[in-house]
Amino acid sequence: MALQDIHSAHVDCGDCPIRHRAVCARCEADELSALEQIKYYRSYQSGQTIVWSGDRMDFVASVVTGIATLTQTMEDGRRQMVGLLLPSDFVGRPGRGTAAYDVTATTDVVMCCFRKKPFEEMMGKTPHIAQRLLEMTLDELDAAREWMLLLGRKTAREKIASLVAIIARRHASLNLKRAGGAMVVDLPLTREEMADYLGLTLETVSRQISALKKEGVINLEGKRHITIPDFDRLLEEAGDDQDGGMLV
Amino acid sequence: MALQDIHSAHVDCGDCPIRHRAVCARCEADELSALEQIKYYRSYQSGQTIVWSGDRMDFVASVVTGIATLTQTMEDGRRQMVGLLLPSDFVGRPGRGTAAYDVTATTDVVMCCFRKKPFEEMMGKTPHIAQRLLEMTLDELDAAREWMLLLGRKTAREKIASLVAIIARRHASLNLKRAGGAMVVDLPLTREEMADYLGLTLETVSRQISALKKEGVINLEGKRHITIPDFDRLLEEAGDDQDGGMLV
DNA sequence: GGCGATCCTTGATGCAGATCAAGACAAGAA
DNA sequence: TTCTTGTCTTGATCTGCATCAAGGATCGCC
Repeated sequence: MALQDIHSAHVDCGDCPIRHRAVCARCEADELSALEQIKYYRSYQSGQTIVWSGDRMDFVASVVTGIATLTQTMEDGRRQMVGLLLPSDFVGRPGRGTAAYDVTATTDVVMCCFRKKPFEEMMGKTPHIAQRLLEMTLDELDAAREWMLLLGRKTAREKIASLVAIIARRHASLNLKRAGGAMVVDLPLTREEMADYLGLTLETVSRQISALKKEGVINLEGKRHITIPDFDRLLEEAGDDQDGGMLV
Repeated sequence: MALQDIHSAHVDCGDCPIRHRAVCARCEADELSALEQIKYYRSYQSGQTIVWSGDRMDFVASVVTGIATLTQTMEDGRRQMVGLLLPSDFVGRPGRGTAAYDVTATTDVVMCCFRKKPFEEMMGKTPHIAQRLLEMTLDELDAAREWMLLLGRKTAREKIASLVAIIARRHASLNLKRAGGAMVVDLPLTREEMADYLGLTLETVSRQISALKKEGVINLEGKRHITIPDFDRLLEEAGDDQDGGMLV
């Protein structure tokens, strides 16, 4: 099973799929082997909660494989997703003891974890880690701000188009395959999760996806599999000028 | 005039009002004097644009006095404010050449600037700066994510109450005066700017402020001066559990 | 094959906030 | 004083999305 695979196959950081994108991306061989000694893997099943908001959190981690979400919940149950964690994304905050958000596995997830204390010590000794973490945090801040524009000012239709565009772009940048004109994506989220991300209801999400499909902006096969015949058309629908933006 | 005052009075970082909160907060005396040699002040008048989105930006800076805003604009003119910059907040991103947002002075503003190149070099040599910048960036990310919840899920009334609460809290933390029960704040933003921050129209902002006033949640004197008789009541209206959150 | 469970779609209706419109208020200029 | 300009308030109406409601599709399981 996948869990076993990861636990055995990835003991060597050199073979790690996120070696060149994660918080360790800038590390030299010696730094990497120091990290290697304090790391450990953990696996979570799809749907499982990785961290509860408010809980004590004594580790930080990188997503190795799978997708997780960061969500905030109000007392009356209203939910807003505030981050989508893809492979290489970092979870947790050095210098803070409790989690600020719920972290949930949307697919099966494998994380590369470090206990907080040793990691913080390493950060002090290893500027390459701190540098990379700063860079990643700044990227996330940009992504969050782009999302603020979406949440505050875009229509439901534009929100959906933006989400599809962002997922497609990320997909392309990770998998580096782009079949000429048409792009292909699988939505990693349910309609409800999309709604939580976009500040909509799941019904509105469903309706707008249907509308974009009917008008040929996207093609749907099943519920999750999307092909995008004309990416520029999609960006137009998203209300993004030229290039939009790259989420984290 | 204030401009003169600043230019002469604050040549010494030791006397700087943001010495212990800005990006230089952690610096030792020697590091500070190195920074001192490359810094320079710039002043902007209320309403003036400090940086245009997309423009080349060859400096980074800290807000010393005054208030500035970070906004994003869509081609059709829809605007969303994505950050409110108070004294000690940092502007610009090491490792990037162009500005991602419009930065606008909402009041008269004095900034402590560093040309990007020398600042980046200093950052490499001075971990205290990089550390502090990481910390500030993580705080901003938290604030941005809190704002995502507000934009995506809160009602107009809750949005207004949240904004007032956040400004009041910041005000209190900067000025350290809290007259027993009642808090006093001056809104640093016009109704339109508030609307841009909250993802509303200025009419809705006006109506909700009137409603909160009528119901005694806040008291208004003139258009900008607010007193808050019962802060917990305000937080309740904001939909925040216990403490809400601290915007950067 | 039938039966739940989960996820998704679609329709009917309602309402919060946008839009359109008119004027109030204050400060400065002529 | 009167006019102008910028800012804010308030009313009337409209509309995009939420809400309420009813099924459909797909899956695994007995």
